[in-house]
Amino acid sequence: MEVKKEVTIYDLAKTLNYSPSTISRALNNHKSISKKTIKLVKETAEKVGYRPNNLAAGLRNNKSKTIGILVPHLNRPFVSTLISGIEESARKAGYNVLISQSYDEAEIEIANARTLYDSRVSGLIVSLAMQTELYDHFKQFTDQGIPIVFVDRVPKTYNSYKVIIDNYTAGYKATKHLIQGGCKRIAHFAGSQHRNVYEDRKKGYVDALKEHNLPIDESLIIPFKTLSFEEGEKATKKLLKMEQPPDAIFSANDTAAVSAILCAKKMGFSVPEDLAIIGFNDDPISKIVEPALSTISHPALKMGKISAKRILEHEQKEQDDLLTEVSVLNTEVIARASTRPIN
Amino acid sequence: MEVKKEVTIYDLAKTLNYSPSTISRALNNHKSISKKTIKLVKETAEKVGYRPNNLAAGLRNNKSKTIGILVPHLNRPFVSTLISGIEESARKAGYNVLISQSYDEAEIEIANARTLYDSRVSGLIVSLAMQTELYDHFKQFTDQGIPIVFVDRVPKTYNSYKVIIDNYTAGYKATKHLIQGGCKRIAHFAGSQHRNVYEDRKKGYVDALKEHNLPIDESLIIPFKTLSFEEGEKATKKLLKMEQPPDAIFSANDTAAVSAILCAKKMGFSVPEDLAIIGFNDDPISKIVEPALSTISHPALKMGKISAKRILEHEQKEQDDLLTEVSVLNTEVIARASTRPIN
DNA sequence: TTGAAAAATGCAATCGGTTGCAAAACTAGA
DNA sequence: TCTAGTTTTGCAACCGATTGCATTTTTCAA
Repeated sequence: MEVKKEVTIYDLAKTLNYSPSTISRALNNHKSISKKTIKLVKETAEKVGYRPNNLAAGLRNNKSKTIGILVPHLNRPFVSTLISGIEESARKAGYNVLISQSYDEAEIEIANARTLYDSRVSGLIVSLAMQTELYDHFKQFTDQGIPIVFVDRVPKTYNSYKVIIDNYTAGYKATKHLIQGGCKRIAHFAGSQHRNVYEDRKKGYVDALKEHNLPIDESLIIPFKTLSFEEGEKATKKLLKMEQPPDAIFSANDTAAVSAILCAKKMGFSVPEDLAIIGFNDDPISKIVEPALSTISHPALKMGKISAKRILEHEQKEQDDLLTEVSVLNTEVIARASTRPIN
Repeated sequence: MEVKKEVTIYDLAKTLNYSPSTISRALNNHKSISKKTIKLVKETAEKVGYRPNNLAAGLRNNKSKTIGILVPHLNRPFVSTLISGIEESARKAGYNVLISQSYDEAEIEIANARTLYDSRVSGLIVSLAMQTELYDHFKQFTDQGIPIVFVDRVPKTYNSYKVIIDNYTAGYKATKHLIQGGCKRIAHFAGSQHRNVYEDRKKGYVDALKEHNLPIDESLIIPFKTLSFEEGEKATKKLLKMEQPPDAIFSANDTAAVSAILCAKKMGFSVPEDLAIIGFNDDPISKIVEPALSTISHPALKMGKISAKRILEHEQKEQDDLLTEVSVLNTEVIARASTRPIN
C-alpha cells in the first residue's frame, strides 16, 4: 500500500523559505512572530495538509497533552458518565483521554498505572479498585510532578487532588429519610469497608440511627463484596426470612437496591409499605423499577468535569509542593416511590 | 517541586558500558543480543527504575501502540460495554486506548478524527454519529495505511473493516416474534434512516410484515430523531390515541421501548395483552421494567474485542490494498414478558 | 593455529517538533 | 544619516528510542 509522505514543519519551512523554528512558533502563535507570518504559515499549512505530530511535540516537552483515566469498570453508569465529563472538558482544552480499567483488581490497577505513566500522561484521574490498599504505584507520577486526581473512590491519606461527594452525609440523609418515613428497623447493604465511599456511607447510616435513638443491629448490616444484583437478592432473601425482618433497607448502590425491590415483591412483601428501600447513585434503572427507587444523586458528569479541570489548571500553577486539595460535591435524596412519604 | 531525573537507555548504557542500541535491543528481546546481556540489561533496568518513553518510540516508529475510539456517546450501555471490550483486548496486547465522543454531531466527529490522527493512533475504531454522511475525515487514516474499523453504525460504502450485527435479520426476527404472538398491527419506532442500523432494522420489519401478509401502514412507522425516552413517550401517546391503535410496537432501541411500556401502562393499556412491545439492545433497564422487555441481544463486548483484534492483526498483515472485511455477529430475540408467547 | 562463518555489539542517522540565545531586520528619534 | 531599541527570524541542540549497516568478538571446523 502506498503511503503518502506526511508534511512536516521542515517541508513548510522549505516551501515558505523560513526556518523550522519560525514555522513552529507561527503555528503556536508565538508572540515574537509577526501576524503576517503567522497568517501565511497557517494558511499554507492548511493548504498543503500539514498535520502536527503530537508524539514529537510530546517527546520534546516530556508530556503529551493527554489525561489518563484509571477506573474499576468502564461500563457502569456512574463511571461512563464520569468519563464522558472528563472527555468533554479535556477535549475542549485540546487534550486527549487515555482510558484503562482495573476490573477492581489492585494488580491490574498497578499495571495500568505503569502503562499510563509510560505514555507520559499530563495527569491521571483515578477511581480506586475495590481492594487497592497500597499506593506506591502512584508515587511515580507524584515524583515527576504529574498531578493525580482521585475521584469518588479515593485513598485516605495520599497527598493529591480529590473530587468526592460527602458520603457520610449522604448515608446519613438516606437513613434519616427512611426514619422520617417511619422506619425503625433499617438494614444496610454495605460495600467494601476498604473504600472510603462505602465506609463513610455506613458511618452516616450508623450515626443517623444513633441520633434517632434506634439500636444498631449488626445482623442488619450486610457486608457485600461487589454490590451486585445477585448478592442483593441473596441478602434480601436472608433478611426477609429473619424472625423480625427489617422494615427498610439502605443500599450502598442502586443495583443491589433494585434487586432488593424485585426480590421483596417476589416474596410477597410490598414496597414501601412492608419494606422501604433507598439506593445510591441514581442509575437509570432506579427510575424504571417499580416502585421507582428512591436514591441519592451522584453528580458523575460534574465530577468528571471538575477532575479534568484540576489537571488542566495544574499545568498553569506554580508547582509548589503539591498539597491535598479536596472538592466535595453536593448530593441529595431523590425521593421516589420505594420509600414512604415523610411524616 | 523537585522532579527526579528520569532514567533513559543512555543512562543504562553508561552504567552497563554498552551502547544505547544494545540496551534498546535487549529491552526488546532482539534476537541478535545474547540472553546473558538481555538478562543483565533487564535486571538493571528494573533496579534503577528505568521506564520506557512511549512518545520517543512512537515518534521513531511513527505510531503509538494506541487505538483511537470515536463514538457518539460514551455513557450509553452499548457503547461503554463496547469500549470495555476494546480496552480489554488492546491492553492485553500492550496497546493504549484513546477515546472521544462526537455527541452524534458530524462536525465534532471530524474534529476528533483530526485529533486522533495527530496522536498517530495505530488504528481507529468508529461508530458513526447520527448525521454523518461524508467520510472524508477518514481518508487521512486510509492514506497512511492506518486501519479503520467501523463498528455497529457503519458507512455503506467506505472501504475498511466493519464489525456489525445483521440488523435486517434482527428487525425481521423481532417483528416476526410479535407476529407469532398474534399481533397484527405492529408499529415501529424507527431511528435515523441515514444510519445502516436503523435503516436495516426497518427493512427487516417491513419485510416481515410483507411476508406474513400484513399491510404496511405508514402511520405506524414513527420516525425518531434520537430514540430518547421523551420521544418514546410522545410517540406512544400518539399511537394509542389513534382510532385504531396498534397492538404491538417494535422499537429500534430499548430506551424508547421502555418508555412505551411505562406510557402504555399509565394510559390504561396492559402490556402485552393490549400492546406487545419489543426493543433492541438488551440494555440493563430492559430486565428491570415491568413487564420485562423482550428485546434483541447486542453483543457489545464481543464486538469490541473483535474490533480491537482487527486493528492488532492488521499490524502483522502484508499491507496489500485494504479491502472491505466485514464481521457479522449473531443476535437473537430475548423473549421476556412484554411480548406474548408464541402460539 | 588459522580462517571463515556466526554471534554480539556499536556507530550514527533518524523521527518531528521546541526553545534559549544569537543575529538580522526594521523602526523611529536625534 | 546614524544609533539605539524593538521586532522578527534563524541556529543548533535537544527530547529518547530505533535500526541499517559496519565492526568486533566468539565459535568451531579444518
